[in-house]
Amino acid sequence: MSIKQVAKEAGVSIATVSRYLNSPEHVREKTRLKVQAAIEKTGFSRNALARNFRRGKTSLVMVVLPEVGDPFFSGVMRGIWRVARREGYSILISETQFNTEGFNEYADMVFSKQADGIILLASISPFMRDGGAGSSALERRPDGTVPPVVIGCETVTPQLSHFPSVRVDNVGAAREASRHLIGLGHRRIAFISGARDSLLTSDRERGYRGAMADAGLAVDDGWVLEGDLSIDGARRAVRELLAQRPRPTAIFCATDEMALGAMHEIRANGLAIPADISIVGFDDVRYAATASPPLTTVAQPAEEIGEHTMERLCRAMLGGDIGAEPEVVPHRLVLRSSTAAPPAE
Amino acid sequence: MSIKQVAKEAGVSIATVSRYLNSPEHVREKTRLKVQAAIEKTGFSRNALARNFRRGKTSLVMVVLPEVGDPFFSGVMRGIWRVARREGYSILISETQFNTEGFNEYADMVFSKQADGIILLASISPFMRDGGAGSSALERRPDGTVPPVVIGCETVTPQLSHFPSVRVDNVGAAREASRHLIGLGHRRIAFISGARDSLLTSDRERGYRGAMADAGLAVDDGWVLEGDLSIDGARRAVRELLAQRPRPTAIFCATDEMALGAMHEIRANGLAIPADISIVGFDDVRYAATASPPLTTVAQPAEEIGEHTMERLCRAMLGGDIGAEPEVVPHRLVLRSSTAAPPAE
DNA sequence: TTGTAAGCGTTATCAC
DNA sequence: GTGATAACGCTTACAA
Repeated sequence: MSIKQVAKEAGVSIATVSRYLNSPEHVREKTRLKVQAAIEKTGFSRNALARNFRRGKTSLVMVVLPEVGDPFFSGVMRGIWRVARREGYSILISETQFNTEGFNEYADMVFSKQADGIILLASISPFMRDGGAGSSALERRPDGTVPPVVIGCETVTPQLSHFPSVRVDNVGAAREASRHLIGLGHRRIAFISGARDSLLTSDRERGYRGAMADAGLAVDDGWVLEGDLSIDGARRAVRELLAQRPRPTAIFCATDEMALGAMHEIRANGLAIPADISIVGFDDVRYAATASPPLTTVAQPAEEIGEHTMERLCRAMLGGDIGAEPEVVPHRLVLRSSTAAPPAE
Repeated sequence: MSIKQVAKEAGVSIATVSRYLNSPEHVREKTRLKVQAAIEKTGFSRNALARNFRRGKTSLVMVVLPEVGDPFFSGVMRGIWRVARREGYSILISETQFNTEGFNEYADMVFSKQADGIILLASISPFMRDGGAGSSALERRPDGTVPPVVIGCETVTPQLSHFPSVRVDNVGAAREASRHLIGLGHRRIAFISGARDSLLTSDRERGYRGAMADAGLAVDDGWVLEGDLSIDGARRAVRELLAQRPRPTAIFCATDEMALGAMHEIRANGLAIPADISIVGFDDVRYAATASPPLTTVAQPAEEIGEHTMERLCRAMLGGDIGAEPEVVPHRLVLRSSTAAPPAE
């Protein structure tokens, strides 16, 4: 059922059918009805592939994120959607599943014309080849222009610094969160990071180390552990921390996901939060507030990040060079009940 | 940078470049090197739109879900991915954002050839027009065949009963969960559902009502409330429940998301779980286990649902009629610490 | 207002 | 092994 069959059915030319589809106001009422009837009769559905191919445009934006099911992205997507609807774009999402090829494949979709632009919400650092970017979509084009890509939330590597980005000041926010613990009287503060090569969490680690240094506190080797960005990874890290004597009195987790896992493991070991150990997270996902006790954490303005990211992408897709200024949006330390003064020694 | 320019650069025909791309073994070594060099020099990237258009196939599967950010879908997606990788498909995800047009737009992508098949993980009942399905992609084709669509997790409406589906026995599972509470001695058991038109939660409501009836317990009108599938919705519902005298001693929430919200609101009102009120959820998302107290809930075999859904879709995309048998996968009631006998009256 | 026809970048079918 | 060339379904001048 192509435009051709509709044309035959309606007794008009294919151009008329096409016009009916794209600018019905340029088709005479009588013809319009004929075409409409033919379309209904044939059950025609326009082949978007052919259409986009011919137009050289898809009106589709691809959002690349690590994996579905991460509550942090709920808000970011809401922001992206709001702008997308306004600007007439549809959103398609793809997961890297923390996997190299997956990412390259999707990133190339822009270059191969399947989408008009990309929003990168996933760290791609582990996926960069030695020589440069892992995907041609992420490299500067031969003519020196930059593909329509905007990076959201994530820290930008030097190799990607030609792309605009929107994110919070991860270093500063982590420093502030750590300072909060120090201000409560904690001296032995542990940090649970993501993987060693995660830029996002290594920025947060820098903030933590900075705050400790500012306060003249040494960071013990055993206090900085990898938590794999997962609940289970955080639980493993906590088990190691609890075995230490003296053990840390506070743990700063690089994400709420890990903070939730850490809290669970601490309780499973018969310790109380915050009486025995204080916990701070990062992201302020919706489960941070419902945790027991509610989690002190760093809130990111997720919806705002989504909006601004999409807005910049829209400008980039319009063709203009929009520069590569990283935009830093404000974070906020949310004090809840998972932090308190350390227990008396 | 099309195949044409590469051909010119390499001094070969476009057919040879195409062959190099699709079956390099049919190209002489010497030619191959020439083409390779030309591709690198020109920075060529194959236009997937044109390719898919010509081949009439995309090797893409669209997964439609309510929103990324729902932890339940982590497992389902893992299962889908495992099969997709094996069978050579890529996955694209789209959110309905609980919105009509969004859904139709995406469902039509299959009909408009942008994807080879669809996995529906989102309820579409609110989106059906009076006369039938909201999207042509969901209707039987004129020739009587059925588009490659498989429904996962969700309850299937009569209008969609020509599609295969994979899900747990929501009614039976809810009945079992309710029976657990009744077995503990609870008599005043409340139920927090999703929206009234959510099939998924109305199935679970039926299970709850069935169990109550089986036990000879009446269900008070005020005990069944809508929770909007959200934390906040559940909190509102709980506030209503807590105002009742006598108040319910147990709450069965149609999803873990709402159970988490309910627990939070109960604690915020100074009540203890399960000492004052028992809570049961549904889904067994990862946060159910980390909640405090850990949440008693119905576990769905999410990864298995994903695998089976994708497997059936693969068969459907191969063209064979695979029937529309709903496949029911086993659920499991996971007893944790959010349930106990009711307080003495 | 409508029709004719060129062409988008590929793949596929032929000859050679 | 390689090269012409005809599709694929659509949009879009341009002509009528």
